[in-house]
Amino acid sequence: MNRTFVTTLDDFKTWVEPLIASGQFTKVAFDTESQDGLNWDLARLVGISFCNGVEACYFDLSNLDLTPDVIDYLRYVFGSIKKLVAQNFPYDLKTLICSGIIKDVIDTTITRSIFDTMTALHLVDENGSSGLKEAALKYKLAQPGDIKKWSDVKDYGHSSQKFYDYAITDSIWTWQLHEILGVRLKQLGLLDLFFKIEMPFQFVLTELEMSGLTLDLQRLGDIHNHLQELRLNYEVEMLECLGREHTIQKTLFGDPIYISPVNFRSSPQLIKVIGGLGLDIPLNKDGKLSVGKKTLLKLSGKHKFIDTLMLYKTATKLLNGFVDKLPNHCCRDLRIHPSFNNTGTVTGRLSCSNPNMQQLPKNKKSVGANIRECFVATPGKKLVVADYSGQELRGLTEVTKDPGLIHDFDKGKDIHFTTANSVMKLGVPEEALYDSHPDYESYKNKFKVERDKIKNGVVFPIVYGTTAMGVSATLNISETKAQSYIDGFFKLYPKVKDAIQKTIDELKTKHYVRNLAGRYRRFPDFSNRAVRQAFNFKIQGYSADMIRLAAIKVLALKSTYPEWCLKMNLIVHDEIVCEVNEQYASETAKAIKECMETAVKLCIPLVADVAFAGDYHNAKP
DNA sequence: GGCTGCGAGACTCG
DNA sequence: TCACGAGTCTCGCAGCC
Repeated sequence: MNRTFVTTLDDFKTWVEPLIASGQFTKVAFDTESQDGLNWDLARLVGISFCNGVEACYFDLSNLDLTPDVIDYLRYVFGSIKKLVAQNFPYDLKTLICSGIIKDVIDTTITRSIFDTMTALHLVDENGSSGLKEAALKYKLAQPGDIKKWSDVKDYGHSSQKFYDYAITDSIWTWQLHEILGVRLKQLGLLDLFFKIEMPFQFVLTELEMSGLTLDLQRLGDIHNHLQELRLNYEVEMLECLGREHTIQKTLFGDPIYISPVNFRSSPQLIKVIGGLGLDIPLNKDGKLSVGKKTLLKLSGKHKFIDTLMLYKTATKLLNGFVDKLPNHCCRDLRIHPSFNNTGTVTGRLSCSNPNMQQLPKNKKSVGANIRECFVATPGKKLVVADYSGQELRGLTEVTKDPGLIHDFDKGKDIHFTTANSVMKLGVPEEALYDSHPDYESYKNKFKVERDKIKNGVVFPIVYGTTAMGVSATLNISETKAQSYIDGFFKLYPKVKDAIQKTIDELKTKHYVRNLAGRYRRFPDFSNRAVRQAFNFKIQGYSADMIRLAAIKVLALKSTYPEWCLKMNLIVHDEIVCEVNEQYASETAKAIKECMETAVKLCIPLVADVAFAGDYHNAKP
């Protein structure tokens, strides 16, 4: 491989022009180098490396003003490339957009024909690393001694030969990996999943990270004050229960600081304190004393201390985990830009971090705090939230093709209610189990408790491959009774049991299973746990690919309706959050619903619920 | 004595 | 309650200077 290093636009032109002219620059691996700022959009582009399999070049931009001339030329270069190869393409795309070389995620001067090696690595081995350096070793592109870490070269600066070598190597490895992985994907029958779902979805990932979501610091501040006062009150109450009190210190400015003699965040200390109240702490499944939610629920009502502790824990979690942490993630545009990781889970779901917007607390009525209300649309805009109705149950139906499930979804029969009615012998007339029947709502209200128990305690856990033991623990009933509930479900929907058995057979003979999108999950060893994971993967993993297809369609709305000024903010497993000009909110909601419901064709209807409002909580359907 | 890294436990979500 | 899939926080211990 010929390696060239250039520091001026003219030298870069000298290198790249003949390649473009001769057609040898149509398929190119590239990698951008940027210097991270505190804020996501302050990252400065310091260089780009290119590799077409024969030639490699690193263009050092760290000492160059990114004048319109330079930007325009680089835009022309990227516009000339017919196939872009990259390791973690969404990140490079973001860098190019932030530096002005590419306009936005729907910029049509840039090819949509891309190959992301990180995603390819994950598809061919979801249990292994999808990192470039690990892959270079695994596929024997490099020896352990060849691997340089960023920390090895950063002291030499962006214009050192050591840094050049480091940077150019990344694009060379990326090129070599894409050649190897292209063959592997074909051998494994993964080309459709890769090119029809994963690659178009790369643009969605960039859109998500660039859009972010506005955080209302004022509202969050109010919640902070409220929860802090509440937490102090709870602490005082708990200490009263124990016959103890705070020591009070004063700050330089005379404000009191309350110091508790007990750290209520410490499990060992709580075990001592609760034991001292004469309450028996049950052992957990590992045979250890535990003061988690399960224990506290069992002890609740037996002592005022326990009830206050539960509220204290909720308030503390919200304060320490969210209210006081979220502002640290706020960028100068007052928005939070989380990272979405396409290769972060073994099932194909997305993971999210810094912060994890997928674990944002729902409305906590017990302590009167609603953090989701702090995520707001900017003035003149609305948040549109759409989520799949019963996505996993519909996935279960598609996977099992159970005639009962198909019939019930087709005819609008309530599956949870049907199951509850059957196993608990509620005596609801058969026709009233259909949502179109005039008596449906009144029966549903009458047996709300029973229906919820079966929904959360039996039907849902079956998707996780639960056992009678699990159901009995959840619903606090005997194992015999629990088994009868499970049997009752299988009697109504017998193909579900067949599908689980089929999964067991697949696992034993092939050591892997695939979902309906072709995605693999491999299991080196057979176990009951592996059976649960494999069966759940078929449903959860398919849901993940379904939301990908839906999001690709939603992204296309950006170019179809530019006047909407649509931004896609979040994907939370079965939910898509967008921000849009107020006057188009209703129209957008309809369009997004349509995108989601037509993302895949199932044997039953696919339904999405949608709503819009000024904040995330109130826009929940 | 104080700092850092790490695992365990707890809690958040779908 | 916690079976399936995640990320983050705090505590408390071990190891180091």
